[in-house]
Parts: sequence; C-alpha cells; structure tokens
Amino acid sequence: MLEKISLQTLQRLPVYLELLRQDAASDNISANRIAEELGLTEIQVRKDLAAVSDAGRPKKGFVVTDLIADLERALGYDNADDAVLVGAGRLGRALLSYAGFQRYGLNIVAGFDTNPRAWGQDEVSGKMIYAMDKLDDLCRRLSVHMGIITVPAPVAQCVCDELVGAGCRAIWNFAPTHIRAPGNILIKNENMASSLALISHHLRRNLEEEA
Amino acid sequence: MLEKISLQTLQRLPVYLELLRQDAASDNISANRIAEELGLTEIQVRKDLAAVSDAGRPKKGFVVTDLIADLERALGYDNADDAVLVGAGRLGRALLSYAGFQRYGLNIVAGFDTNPRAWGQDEVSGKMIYAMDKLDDLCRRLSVHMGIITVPAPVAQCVCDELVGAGCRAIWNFAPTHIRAPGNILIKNENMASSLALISHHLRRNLEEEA
DNA sequence: GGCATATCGATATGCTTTTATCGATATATC
DNA sequence: GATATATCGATAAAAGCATATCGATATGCC
Repeated sequence: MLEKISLQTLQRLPVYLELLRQDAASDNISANRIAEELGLTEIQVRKDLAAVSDAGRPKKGFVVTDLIADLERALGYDNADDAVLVGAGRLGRALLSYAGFQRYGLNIVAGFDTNPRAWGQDEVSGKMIYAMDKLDDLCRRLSVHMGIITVPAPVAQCVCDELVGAGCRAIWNFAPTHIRAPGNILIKNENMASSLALISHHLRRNLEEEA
Repeated sequence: MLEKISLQTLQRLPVYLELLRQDAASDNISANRIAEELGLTEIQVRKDLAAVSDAGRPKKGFVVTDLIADLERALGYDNADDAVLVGAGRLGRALLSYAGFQRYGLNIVAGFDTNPRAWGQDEVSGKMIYAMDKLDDLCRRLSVHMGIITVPAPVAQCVCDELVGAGCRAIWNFAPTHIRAPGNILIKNENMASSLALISHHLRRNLEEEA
C-alpha cells in the first residue's frame, strides 16, 4: 500500500490529519466537507485518502477515528524519527524548542554548534547542545538518520557532508543555499525564497489588476 | 513575458539566482553547468531561464550579469515587498532578525503581538513590535499588502482575518494549521509537516531496503 | 575564410497529477 | 421491505510539467 503514494498526495496527508485532529468531535466526516475546509476538490480528497485508508462508507463518509489511525500509520507517526540539529542560532533554537514536532513524529535529540557559548543545556528547550566533534559518535550510538541544518549558507555544505559522514540518510536544510549529497541521501531544502517568489508574484499581479 | 511562468518554474528561479550570486566571478555559465550544480537536467534549466531571459548565446552560455538582472526583475527584487509579522515568539523574532530576506526582496517593517512584554523595540532585530490594535492603521498608512503569521495554531485564523481586514492580499502562514481567506487573497502555508512527511517516507523506504 | 563544436531554442513525446464522469453501495425514510 | 439519496470508488479525460530529440547559431581553431 505504501508504494503507490504520490509525492503530492504524501504532502497533503499531514494536512488532512491536522484537520481531523482539530475536529475529532464528530464521528464521521465526508470527503466533501474536508475539501471545503481545505479549499480542495472532493475528488482529490477521496483519491488521496483512498491511498491510505478504506474507512469510507457510502452515505456516512469516513469514520474519523479510523481515518486518523490510518493517516498516522501511513505517515509513520507511530514510531517517531530521531534527528539532530546543527546550528544553534535563532532559527535553530526556535526549532529545538518547538513542541509541535512531537505531533508530527519528529524527535530532535540534540543540537550542535561550533560556538562554545552555545554549548550546554539550552534554556528554552531543555535540550543539550554539543560541540561538533561529538556529532559522529552521538549519531552512530543513537542510530540517528536525519539531520536538520540551521547554519549560515557558507557552511551548510560542509555541515551536510559531516552529517552524511555520521550516517544521516536525510537532510532537512533551512540554510538559504542549495546543498548536494550522494544520490541515496535525500535533501529537502526548506527554501523560503521559493515561497516568497510565489507570494510576491501573486501580489504584483493582484495589484496590477486593480490599476 | 511574466504571464506564462509556471508555478514550478517560479519556485526554481530564486534557486538559480542564489547560485549565480555566489558564483558571480565567471563571466559566462552554461545551462549544463547550472544543472549539474543543482542536480537538475539541463533541458529544464534552459526552459526555466528562457521564460525570463534571452541572455543565452550558443557556444558561450549565459552572460551571468545579464541573467542575474533578468532574474531579479522577474522576481521583483528591484522593489521589495513590505510585510508585517504577527506573533513575536521565538520563530517570529528569528524571522524578524533574519537579514537574508533583504536579498529576496522582502522587507518586514514591524512586528505585532498581544503580549505587552513583547512590545517595544526588539533587541536583536532592532524592529518595533506593536500591540495588535495598531495593526490596521500601520498597514494602511504604509500600504503593506503582505502579512506573516507566526502565532500558535489556535489563533492563526483570527490573525489572518485581521490582516485581510487591514488590506493584506497575501499571507505567509507559519502556524501549523490550515487557514482560509477569500478567493483573491493568497495563502501560502509554510507547512513543515508536509516536508517532514517526505523526509520520513524516504527514510523508512531507505532503511527498509537494507533490511 | 571554412569547418568543427558547444550551446541554445523550439517542437514533440511521455509522465505525473488533477479533474470529470459514472456506476456501486449502504443508510435512512416511508 | 422498497425506494430515494448521499457518498464512495473506479475508470476516463484533461492539464500541467518534465524529458527527449533535433535543427539553428555563434564561436574558436585550423
């Protein structure tokens, strides 16, 4: 079942799950209603959900609790991914202390930084921040396979290489630069400039229309 | 020329621009080389660039300075968008103080928060953080049309409504919830859970393959 | 100056994703 | 219990996007 989920569908699944969790009061919910709430078409919702669940019943819709369970299983929220974070700057510490990741199956086990003043227990998150030379050992001992990069752009590639060297198979990159890794390693660039391009483009067209 | 840029292309343009800015030493660059650096195909690069530039010449490639200029114009970096940010928590302040946005044509003019202890000048960014009842007036006086939401999920929709009421036409939402607005308002959800779904899915398949 | 070659740009093919159509089925009402 | 209807699920068409192919063109070398 897991094989045939398309990339686009996969990215919408957490959105459905979030909506259902907020809305867990009702017993049943129809694809039509989900679509309305999220601004999608009901056909797309049905197709997405069909990929992970068969909790839908004619005339009633989907059984909410079953659908939530199916989504959580499909997304692997039952056993959370461990991750390390490199770069304890403002963004890095904001992510370290973001409690919401637990709800999405992510567990950041520790932070790393080159700056000695950052080392020790982070006040806000309560998580430990270590020197870079501890990275490899910790990743291997705890079998961490995911790295989060929140360092300045110029050192992002170097940090990426270190993470890969320490056994990471997936990298979540918040540095505003493109980084590379061998083919079997997944790089997910969280590119704010791309989002901004969409927004800015819309704004200009929207304001032009008026004039 | 601006009409026919596809959404996917639009999101890749800032990536090209970033690469070129880093690499501004050389006079010319070929689509092939850009593709190699970014892990794309040269055909896609050419097609993307063709949408915004004709700085390409056979045998030489693209004139870097011209291409940068074309990209900046297409992305509207010549006149930056002003924006307001609502929610001066850790993520909000991290974004407020992120200097890199200037390079992407974004200028956050001020922050807003309900908590009186956040009001005043933010130490790190030097930007002012105001009470929510100042929002409408400031947006209108400065003709701000873009709002950034970094508040907890439960109040995100309410903040969105206020921003729209104050004249915003585009919303950049970092709250981990889906928000709605009238059709002509663009909502860009920066959904970390979606990214995480991709990463987690890759990890599981990758680790399964070995076993 | 002519020729080989790197590179572009345009047209065509194929794949992925979305949207449309239609029949199937369980529930509720009479 | 029969019938109407809300809703699902599957198959089919359309759109959007990526990849392949091929001719055109400017550059540099002989």
